[in-house]
Amino acid sequence: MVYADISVCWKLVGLVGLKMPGDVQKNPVEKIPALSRQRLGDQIADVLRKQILLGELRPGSNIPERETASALGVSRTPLREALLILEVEGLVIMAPARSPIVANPSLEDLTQLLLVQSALEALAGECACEEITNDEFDHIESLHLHMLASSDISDDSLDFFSTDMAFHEAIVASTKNPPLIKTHRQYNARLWRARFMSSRRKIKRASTLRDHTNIVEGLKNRDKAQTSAALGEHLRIAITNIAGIFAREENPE
Amino acid sequence: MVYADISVCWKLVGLVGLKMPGDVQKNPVEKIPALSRQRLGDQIADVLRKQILLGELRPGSNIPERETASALGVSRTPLREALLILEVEGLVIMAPARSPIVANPSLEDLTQLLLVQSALEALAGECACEEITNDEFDHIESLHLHMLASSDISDDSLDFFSTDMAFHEAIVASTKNPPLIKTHRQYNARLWRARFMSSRRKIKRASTLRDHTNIVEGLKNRDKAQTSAALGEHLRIAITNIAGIFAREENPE
DNA sequence: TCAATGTATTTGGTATACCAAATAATGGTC
DNA sequence: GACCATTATTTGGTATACCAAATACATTGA
Repeated sequence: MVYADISVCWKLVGLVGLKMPGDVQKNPVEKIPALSRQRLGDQIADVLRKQILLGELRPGSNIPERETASALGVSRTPLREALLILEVEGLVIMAPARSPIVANPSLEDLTQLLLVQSALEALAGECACEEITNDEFDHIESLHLHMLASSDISDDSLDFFSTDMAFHEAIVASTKNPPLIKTHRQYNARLWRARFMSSRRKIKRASTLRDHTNIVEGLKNRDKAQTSAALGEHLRIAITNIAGIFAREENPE
Repeated sequence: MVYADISVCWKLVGLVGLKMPGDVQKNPVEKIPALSRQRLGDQIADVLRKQILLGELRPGSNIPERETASALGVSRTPLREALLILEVEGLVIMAPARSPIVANPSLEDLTQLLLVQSALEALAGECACEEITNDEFDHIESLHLHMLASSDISDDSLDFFSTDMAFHEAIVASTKNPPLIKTHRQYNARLWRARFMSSRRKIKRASTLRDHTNIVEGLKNRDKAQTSAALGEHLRIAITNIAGIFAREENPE
């Protein structure tokens, strides 16, 4: 079986507005039909990507085409489109005559991905200093302050983690460089699970926040060198943390 | 019409070993059947990618599904797979109810792509200093020497250009970082045409070779800082050259 | 003559049917 | 009882058929 609970799948389907079987079009009048219309395959890819990121589809698990397609209430064609997209993104591995499986990156894979991601974020920091607006900076700073405030009082590691990710994505978004944003998002997707597991070690929160403070300060002063270096270093340190997670899994205390 | 000459298409089909209609399997015995077997969609993507890179499919031109599929002797399904792959890679734009078109990046797009590519190559230079083998270095150096030798005597800008690209790809390959290699290759594909047009300005060859000399020297000494900086700068300069091409197109002398 | 509307054609999007390869299970033989 | 061969089933890969939306063209009315 693929899904522990099929209803979870349907919940997600509703989340992104995927048309359900027998669902009639509620709003025949669309403001921007040509733009809002999205391929079914893309929508399915969004659903599966979210399931992979949330861990509902575990690394290494199978995604058989027929079963998954019928579970989602679609045919195999758009599902295959979705799987193909996720394969190009590196989230799914497809082998001939084998069920597609959720990628299960090794520590070496994650190290290599993080290295590239650190270079992308270093570039983003440099570009952001030129392109960022005051509003964008304020938003990023508020995310940072939220993390500072919630790090002590709250036990909600999911909130801390998602704010952390939003912080980094907001910086990259402020560069207004679409290819950079897209590539960064793809690498983030592949690193998501590892970084989430890493973030649950509350011990590391202090150093995370210290790094973020440097980043925000660099951005505030539009200091390319500081921002870029801080962002690059921040992720290279993450490599060490993730290695720790792997070591702990092999030798659980 | 899409193709100026369909036979060109078939030539490429043969080039990558795409099965032609009525073609019987010559070697039923395969050593590594599971690995060598490739989806038809992937093979078509390779064909189309090559056509786009070589300029046989011009930027902005249509790729109607039925027409192209029948021209290639395949059905629409694998062709759509190929188009989807190329869309994720950024080489093709697909819009609902519109023929897919070959991406036609603006100067701004190319600038943004080159900025990311420069960061990727800077990282590659750093990693290469740690990972490169002597054989790999010798190969890279020989490519550089070939360019030095052929820059004066030969008028063959295609040879100069392809060696240039091979030089950069060899450096990235020496990092042994698969995600970096793949992402770099994808960015290269999107930049291919612009860089080719830029390379035809022979005026710039001297500075290209000077940059390459710095890169090779850095690699030889396994000097991360020099290699990384030289690679990063090299591409940032390419931005200027490409801007020149655009300016010349608007104001042809 | 021009404009507006309706129809026909072309487009991509989706579902289904078919095929070949690989695997797993089962039965027979040593 | 174990191992090998054969068959049945499941997998993904591909082709085709159908559908809906969008466009282009033609025809008709003002």
